[in-house]
Amino acid sequence: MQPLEFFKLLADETRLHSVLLIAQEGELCVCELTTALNETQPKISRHLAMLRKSQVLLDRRQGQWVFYRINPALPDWAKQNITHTLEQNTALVQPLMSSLCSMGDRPERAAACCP
Amino acid sequence: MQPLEFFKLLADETRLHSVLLIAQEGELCVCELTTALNETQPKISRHLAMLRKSQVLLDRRQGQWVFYRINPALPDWAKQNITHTLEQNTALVQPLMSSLCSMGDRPERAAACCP
DNA sequence: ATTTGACATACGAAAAAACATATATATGAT
DNA sequence: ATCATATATATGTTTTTTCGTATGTCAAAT
Repeated sequence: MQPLEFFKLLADETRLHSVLLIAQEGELCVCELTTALNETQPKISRHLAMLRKSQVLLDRRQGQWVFYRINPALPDWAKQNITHTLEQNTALVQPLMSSLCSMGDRPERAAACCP
Repeated sequence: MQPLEFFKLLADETRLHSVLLIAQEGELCVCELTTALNETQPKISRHLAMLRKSQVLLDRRQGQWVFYRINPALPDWAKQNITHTLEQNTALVQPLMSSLCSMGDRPERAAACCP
């Protein structure tokens, strides 16, 4: 992973927020991201495909859902970029996650974030 | 400084290499960057202007030269991102700096990098 | 087998970013 | 004052990226 490629991937609001949300939650499926970011499904899918093809994210199919997670094999500097940005910008991702909690029909694991 | 704005600024080869070179050298003037990156002066100037307007870089005029440095007031996560990316990608910036050493007419301080 | 819901991809249009070139400013030297 | 050098900006064009919409695929349920 080249730094330029990595920064280009994070230089889009949808991709940046997806990566930060996934880094915070560990794993999220497409419909959760679609709801949290309030975007259309094809738009989310298209951006996730870019992150998957460049190996920033890994995907895992579980039944009808596809869950995305940060690729643990990313170089340290890349993981540190994500971690530091997330830790010091929690105000950015928290309001996005909260919208997930008003989701009606959703994968069961999403319920964990809604106390 | 918003994370999205920061990553957009680093998502261009000229700006990324400029920032990494400046982070490594402490301070560089426009003509040094022009030589190191082998690009036209207006192109370098235009990208430095973006980094200056967004407060990623500070500039200092000394005679006919303008020196750019990383803004020490950047948020920690931004400075850490630059530092970690630089430290773990030295192979990326070293060949760029070496080209500076074959520069004929240049500010005296640039000589320091040419043993 | 058909339907339904979740997700992926394809394609042309629209928006954004980067570029080359010309020109302007500012400093120092003659 | 003129000239040379370093740097900045402006403008029109080209390239890159993003987008909306339509369509395709896959898994589970009926």
